[in-house]
Amino acid sequence: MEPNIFTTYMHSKTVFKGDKDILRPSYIPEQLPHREEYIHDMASIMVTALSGNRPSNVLIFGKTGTGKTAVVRYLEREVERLKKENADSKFQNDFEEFNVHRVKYVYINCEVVDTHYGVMKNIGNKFMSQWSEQIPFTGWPMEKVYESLKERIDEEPRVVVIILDELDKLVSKSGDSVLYHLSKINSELKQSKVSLIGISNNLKFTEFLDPRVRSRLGEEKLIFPPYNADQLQDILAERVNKAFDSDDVMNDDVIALCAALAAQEHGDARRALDLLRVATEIAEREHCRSVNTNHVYKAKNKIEQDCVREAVITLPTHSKLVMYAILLSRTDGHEKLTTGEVYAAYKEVCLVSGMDPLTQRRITDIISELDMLGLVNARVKSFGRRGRTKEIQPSVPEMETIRTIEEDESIEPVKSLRTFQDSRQMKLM
DNA sequence: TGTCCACTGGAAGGGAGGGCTT
DNA sequence: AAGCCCTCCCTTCCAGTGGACA
Repeated sequence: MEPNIFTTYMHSKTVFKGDKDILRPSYIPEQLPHREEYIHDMASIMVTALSGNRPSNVLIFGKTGTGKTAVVRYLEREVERLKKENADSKFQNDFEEFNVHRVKYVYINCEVVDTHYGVMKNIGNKFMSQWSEQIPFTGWPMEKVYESLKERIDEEPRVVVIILDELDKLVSKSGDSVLYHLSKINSELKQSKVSLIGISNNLKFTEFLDPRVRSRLGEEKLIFPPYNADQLQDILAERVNKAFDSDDVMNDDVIALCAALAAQEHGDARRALDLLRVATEIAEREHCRSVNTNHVYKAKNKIEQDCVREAVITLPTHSKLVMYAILLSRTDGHEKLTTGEVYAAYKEVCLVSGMDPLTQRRITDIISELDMLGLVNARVKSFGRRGRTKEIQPSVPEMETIRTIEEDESIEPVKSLRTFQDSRQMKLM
């Protein structure tokens, strides 16, 4: 019988002990190295909840991959564990007077849910009972969503800890009305209490808040510093120990290299873990018995390429066309482009692809969005009498990105533009 | 020193699309 | 069915601006 295509791969020796997820940033380990102090700080604030009182609201600041979310979720897990121990045994805990089961954590990632309505709806739907109906994803007036949310929370006495991760994203997009409502909700609840934990990458986002909201929200503040290379090394070493059977799977310098590379990028533990995980996958695919530094460099390239590709593929059509226009103009010999030049090129691309061009005002916004995504570099520059505009330069591999954009079937005809341009260049040579 | 260019970027508002309410 | 809500994407309008140049 013909062997199945997967058989070879299934029996190939894997260097993993089994649980690949250990190397994922979302995995919360038993210990969080170099974050013990913050765990204790947070625990001392949150312990109030276990006796039925409202913990202070907390704002946590720190760059990506500094362990903010991990610490908060670690505490959430500890509460769940306490609940379980409480339920399993006749174990008498220290918080008898208030039922631990009445503490509820609600986690919302504001990068995913970034509207006033969406946040309220998501929180509300975490409190489903046999009487309540789902809050629909659109349709209800805001006031009704808020009333329903209060009713649900207040259905029985509880302490609700609402975690708003990436809070700066929500505020920059939808303003502070969510925070305004949530931070004053306690005065309208009869038997429950709500405490807020805001997590943000950006220290300055509170400047945009209403002063009342700012003071209510920032009762406690924690700032997480970036990890240094040594600390990152400890974090990686711990995970590696858990993930692998033997010590010789990983050359010594691999962990050090991952840590060093991630430390260069503001001490991002997430980055360090990704490097390690992807390097391991590459080593596995190459049927190597151990991971070496070469694999790490390959992983670094792969992660960067995948990021760009992912960002480009998920762009809306007109953003793709703008990006395409910028890249084509570049291959045409233009080093840096102005907004006017990009717009002219974009209109040409639209013409070929049979789409109606958007206005220049909209395109300036799209250029800013591309800049935010790191796909282009755009900075405002004045040319004196010749006006003031943005200077735009792509910051991604050009030919690869062009090909990625051309994969989009809906803008198929733009390919002919490049063919036309290529042939024009050939003639010039 | 004032002018002027080529925009920038804020504000307001339209309308489509999703859905609920009466 | 008509009227409403909320979000998203977009247009229109326009005051503001940095710096070369007359």
